[in-house]
Amino acid sequence: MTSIRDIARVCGISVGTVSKALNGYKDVSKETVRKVNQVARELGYTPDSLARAMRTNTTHNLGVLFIDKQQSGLRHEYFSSVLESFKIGAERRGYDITFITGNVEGSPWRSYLAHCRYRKCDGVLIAGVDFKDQDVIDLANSEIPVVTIDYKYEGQPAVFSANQHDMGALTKYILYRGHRDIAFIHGEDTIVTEQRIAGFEGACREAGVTIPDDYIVEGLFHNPDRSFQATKELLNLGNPPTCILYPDDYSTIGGRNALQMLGLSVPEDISIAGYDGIMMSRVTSPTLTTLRQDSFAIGRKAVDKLIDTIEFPDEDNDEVVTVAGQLYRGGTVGQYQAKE
Amino acid sequence: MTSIRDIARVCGISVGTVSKALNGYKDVSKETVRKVNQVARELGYTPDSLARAMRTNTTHNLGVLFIDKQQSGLRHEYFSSVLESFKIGAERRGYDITFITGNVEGSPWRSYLAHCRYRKCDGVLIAGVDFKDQDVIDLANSEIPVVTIDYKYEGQPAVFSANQHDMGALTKYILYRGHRDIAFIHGEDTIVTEQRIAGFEGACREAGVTIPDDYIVEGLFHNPDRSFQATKELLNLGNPPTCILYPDDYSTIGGRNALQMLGLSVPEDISIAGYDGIMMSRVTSPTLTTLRQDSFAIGRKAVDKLIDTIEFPDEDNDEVVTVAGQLYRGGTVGQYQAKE
DNA sequence: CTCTTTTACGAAAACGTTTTCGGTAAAAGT
DNA sequence: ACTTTTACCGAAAACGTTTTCGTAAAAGAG
Repeated sequence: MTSIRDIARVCGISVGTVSKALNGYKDVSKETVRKVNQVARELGYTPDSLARAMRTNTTHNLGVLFIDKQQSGLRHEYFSSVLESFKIGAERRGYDITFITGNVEGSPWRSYLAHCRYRKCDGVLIAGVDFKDQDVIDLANSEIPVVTIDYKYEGQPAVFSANQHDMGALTKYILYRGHRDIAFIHGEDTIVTEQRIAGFEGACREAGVTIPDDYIVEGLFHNPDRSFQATKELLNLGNPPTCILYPDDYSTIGGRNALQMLGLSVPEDISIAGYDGIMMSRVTSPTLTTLRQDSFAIGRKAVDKLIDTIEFPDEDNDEVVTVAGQLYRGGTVGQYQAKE
Repeated sequence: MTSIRDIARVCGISVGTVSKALNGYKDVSKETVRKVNQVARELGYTPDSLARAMRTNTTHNLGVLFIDKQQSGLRHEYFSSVLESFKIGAERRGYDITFITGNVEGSPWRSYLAHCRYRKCDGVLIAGVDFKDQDVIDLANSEIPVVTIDYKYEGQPAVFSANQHDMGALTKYILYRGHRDIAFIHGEDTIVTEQRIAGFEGACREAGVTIPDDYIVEGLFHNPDRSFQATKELLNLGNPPTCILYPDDYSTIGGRNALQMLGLSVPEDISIAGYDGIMMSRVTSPTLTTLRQDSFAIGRKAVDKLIDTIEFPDEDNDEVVTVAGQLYRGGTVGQYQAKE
């Protein structure tokens, strides 16, 4: 590979001057800059990020920690979508991204933080993980700038989807359609779940509707099997709900299967709604009533916040940005009519 | 950050010995190895991949070039799925991955190859791109080991989905269901398309069925809009087909919308089939008849082949691996019955 | 006891950059 | 004719490793 040294030799000048010429320093003549650039092009020179990073102590490399509990990885459409816009934003600002993994057999690191340090990430996106995991906390408390999605660490910036507000909007819509017996199969015990339950209960309270305890059942994110089971349980109650909310669109699949198995049709016999607004929700028949998260904006805000924190560490970066989603009415929540 | 030097100072030995101790060299006493490891742990030492890479000239970093023409990026479920298994395989063998991009405004590189060189990737996965693009060809012809998916460069290893065979199987199933007037909306002019057309035509020929020219129409991969339009055109023919094949499951959405608009129901009035076997195809009603590509195996074979090429360059690595998919019968191809 | 082999370690170069600190010559000011 | 400024460039250190080569001491062989 051709290095800065080769250019120096051909031009008959020192490596220091070549470096300065390539990086636009002021103390180098117009003429040498021209010459250096020409020779660099002729020799097919590409800089070496490693050497540069070693010297400057910045890699222009962002870590991405992204391990949902269901291990769906990139197959998780909502996260993939967030990641895609994060990636595009990063590229535009000259950063590459690296996936952070923990203790993999045979790797030179033993934790997320060690992996980040090994690769010398300038900053890390943390999303979709167990935020209470000590390894994750260690990373968040380290010297490495961090941005989280849907969780807030003290002193670190965060991006939130407007879970409470949006869930409130979705619930209000369902109430507006006349439903009063609304069940909510929610996800694991996380901030997101707390916020969504708060939004759900807030909207019900506001409408003067009381929800029995056994209508609020714990399911799992991104897990159709669990939704299948939880749906069956709900329908075995003395007074089954007329509408069921699921942790996300993907889990809804399981719920739908359960309903079909029981011979119930949507939305005639029972109504359902998801959350996320993934592609799939738009192509079922009828289309799924859901709340579309603005995954594009979330990824974009996250990467901008992260890079700002990296490049301008002096400014106030302990901030939380909230991104609102959009209600999609779909066709799975019917107008409620009292049974005869 | 604590470096090898710190360990050396604490132990009272030289950095070279520390390095050797940590890397399991034989010419260092049991006792010093123990001491070094202990001190390393106490000081929270993590190696610096940059310095290591600089010296050894290997980064343990794989590039991923992955730009479908429709710019779906990670939102492309089939590719995401391949990538996920590629990534997992890479991690298990101690490699990280970096997305390769071309000419982004403000980046220090101007081409895919330059980006790979800048980041000193040990090898690159090339998939889903325009393989005739000069920038891609330059990369494939470079000093960097490469593996391609669904395309073969001379002298480089490749992984193929069994497109011709699998498309043959899908077509045979449709013929078996009694259809004779089968149209094929195929994707862009690529090897994949060639192979699939070959598989399609081969099966028809074998069954003694002749397909009129205007039944084979050029569509676009991963583009429902184009499928929407092409479907309408097919149904405007004098003798419209009784079954339509699409470039992939995702494009099928457009076709379905067109059929619905025309008041045709699937599979009663007309049959359709997709390709890929993405999640979505399993949740529509009826489920989509399609050919499930084994994305997991494809990603896995690709990464293994690539790393083998990197680590054992002497062996024969100009090889092509073929991965078969699986026919999923679904419910969108009905038994054909002659119209009255 | 002498010679050879083995064991364990250190010194130092190298990887490709960036950046500081001078330094020299020409240009400008007095 | 002197000093001061300006413009341009080079030498060298530094970043954290790996790895070669040399060597001193210990161990083994005769």
